Amino acid sequence: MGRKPVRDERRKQILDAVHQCLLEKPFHKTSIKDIACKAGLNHGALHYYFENKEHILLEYIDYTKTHFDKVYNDFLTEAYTEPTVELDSLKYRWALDEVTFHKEYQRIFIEIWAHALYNPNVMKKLKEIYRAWRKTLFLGISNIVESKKEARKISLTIIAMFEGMSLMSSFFSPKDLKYDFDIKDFLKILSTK
Amino acid sequence: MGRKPVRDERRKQILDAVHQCLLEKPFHKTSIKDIACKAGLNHGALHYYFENKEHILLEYIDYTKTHFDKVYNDFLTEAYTEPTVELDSLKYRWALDEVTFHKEYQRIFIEIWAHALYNPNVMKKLKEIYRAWRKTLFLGISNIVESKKEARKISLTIIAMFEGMSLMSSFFSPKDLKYDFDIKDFLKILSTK
Amino acid sequence: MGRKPVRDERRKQILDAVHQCLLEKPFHKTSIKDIACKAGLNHGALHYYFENKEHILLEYIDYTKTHFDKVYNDFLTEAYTEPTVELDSLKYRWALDEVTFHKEYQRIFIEIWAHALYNPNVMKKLKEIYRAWRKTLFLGISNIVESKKEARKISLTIIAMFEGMSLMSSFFSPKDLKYDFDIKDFLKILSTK
Amino acid sequence: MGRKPVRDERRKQILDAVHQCLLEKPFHKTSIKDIACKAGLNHGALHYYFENKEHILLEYIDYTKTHFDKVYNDFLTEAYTEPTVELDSLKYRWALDEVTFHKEYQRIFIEIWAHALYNPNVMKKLKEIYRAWRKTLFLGISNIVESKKEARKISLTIIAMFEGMSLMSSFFSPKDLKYDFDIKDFLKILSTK
DNA sequence: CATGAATGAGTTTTCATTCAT
DNA sequence: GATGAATGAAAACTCATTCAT
Repeated sequence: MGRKPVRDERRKQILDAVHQCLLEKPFHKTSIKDIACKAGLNHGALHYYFENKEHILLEYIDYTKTHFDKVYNDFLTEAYTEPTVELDSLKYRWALDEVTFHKEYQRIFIEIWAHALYNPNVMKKLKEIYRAWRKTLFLGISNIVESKKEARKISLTIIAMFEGMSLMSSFFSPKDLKYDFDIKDFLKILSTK
Repeated sequence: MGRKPVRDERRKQILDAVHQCLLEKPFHKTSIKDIACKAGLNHGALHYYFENKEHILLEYIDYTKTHFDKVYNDFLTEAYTEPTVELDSLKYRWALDEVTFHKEYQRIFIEIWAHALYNPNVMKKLKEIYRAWRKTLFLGISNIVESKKEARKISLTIIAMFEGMSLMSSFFSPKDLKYDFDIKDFLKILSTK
Repeated sequence: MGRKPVRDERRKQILDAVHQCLLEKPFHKTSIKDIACKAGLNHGALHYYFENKEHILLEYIDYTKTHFDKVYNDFLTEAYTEPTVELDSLKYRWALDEVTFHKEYQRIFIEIWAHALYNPNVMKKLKEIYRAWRKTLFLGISNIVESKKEARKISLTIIAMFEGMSLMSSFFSPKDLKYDFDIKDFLKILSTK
Repeated sequence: MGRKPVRDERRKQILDAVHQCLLEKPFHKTSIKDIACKAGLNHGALHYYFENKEHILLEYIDYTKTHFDKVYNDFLTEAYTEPTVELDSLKYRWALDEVTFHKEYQRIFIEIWAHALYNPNVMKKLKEIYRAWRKTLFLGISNIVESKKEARKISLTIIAMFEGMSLMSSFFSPKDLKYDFDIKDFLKILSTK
């Protein structure tokens, strides 16, 4: 019965505003006032809810991760209840469609990568995210491939592949990519080896 | 023996300084004075040789492209004159060793990618670079794979793969990468398909 | 048993908190929230109990003055009932031990002096305090020295001496001060004149 | 030939402006823009000539010390060439008139003391200044008093006395002080002990 | 050409104060 | 009375850029 929800609500508002801003400008060109403006808040409020600008970015990363974790889990639940679908290729296609090739997030992810290279705190968060993703992949692949070493290798390869394609999708037109690439084939190659 | 060479020499000095700076800080945290200092020049001079800060970055990208074009051509010349070497795997290994996995350039490339996403001028330059790389790969792959469509597909796939691994090499330890990944195997799979 | 006592209690709480804060930071670096936090109150409440930040300081000065008046009176009462003690030197020693050389208050007094120089309200309060102290000394010294003029002179001299030594005790180590200075001797000189 | 003088000139200008500002407001209420305005400079220039606000204060302290060292030396030179003057008492009177009782500097000194209590860098500078002053006094007093221990004691006592009187002169009217206090008498007492 | 002085817009951050609940 | 959300003014500091010498 307190006023707690307000705080959480505001923080979400701000993090959403960060997202909107990142679609327009890199983080370093986004001022606190820009974010506040997009969030419909006074700029002072941002410092009331977050320690400083870096923390806003850090929490935005968490927020985004949480978002995708949720989307991914929803997807898995759905997938398992539709047994006619070929699960494995589906999973990866999901990643491709929902995350990796999601133009909106691509530029944001690259932006975050760039920050990670010079900012240890961001780097730490990213490492955690990739480790988690790789672990999930590893578990799935272990069902298909016997050798653990091989499974580890493939898990990292797939991530690299996805991220690479994601990157390329920023530089080449979607048409170009669709024409050139089918993740299903690629996975078949890797798993039949 | 006019005065032009002096100008070119100064510009090269400045571009080299940019490179040194980018190893330490992202471009937006690098000041004109930082660059001038590393170049052993007065900061006022930078505006004499370059229109503004953005143009310095733009020209740095060209400069880097030219650098790699030269290194790559040198490599090819050498490779073709040593016919005992397995050309195709060699080429890709070169990319891996010299550029993609070259820690020094990784962070710089990511930095440039990030700029490209918000800056059309940078984007344009990057697209040119990737198109050129892809074309080179396509020509090489055409010798091994018959279908042009397939060759195009593989050329983009390989670039994505390289760039993805390059990215991952920032987040996972080299040991981890060595353990999990051998580019030679991967290429064999793709080419034997 | 009305509601006034609650108000007084809260104000005392706040003033105590100010004291704690001043031991750590100068007043201008102490925020309303710092004080509220140390007082265990909400920062909004401070504006309920005090008009603004300056008034808090002003009342803190009164509060401190009252505190010392009480301590001093207690001391005097005790002293007069123990006639074996040498009153005069004792009195001064008290000042020395309890107030002037009391590290805790030294920095606070200097802080207050500094405020007084630019703030007429604080200045007024300080003047009152020094006048009162001087008057007390004058009365004591009048018992030893005949000339009123001389007694006035000495009273001011002693205060200056105390305050000066207090100040010096911030800059020189206690050991250095002990070695160099014995207030008893000094007082003897003044009084035997 | 060079333009060096400009830099020194500007720095002096700024330090003078600090002095003017300190006569009006405490340092923490004096903004960079206030100083710049008084110096007739752009506020950006202050950051061009000084690292930050604290450094400005630190250098102002040095500047003031240098100023007084010069005044004192001039005074001594003059004093030694007028042998009819009683040197020792004169020296101390100088301190009294020129520095200690110099209203303009009093408030500034107290301001600096206050800073010293919370700022180690300022504290360090002040300690140096007092040590130097004490040393000078000690050398002078050694000519009058035999015991080194005694001379040390007196040197510190005199400084404390001066500083205390300086402080009191902020709270009591000059008339009040003149009436009550004659430094010459006081010194006679100390030295004849 | 080279230098470094000067400018001023822009950024993050702090915080006293107000106010609705 | 108490709470904490909200405001907005003001501060220090950075820096690309311009310009006189």
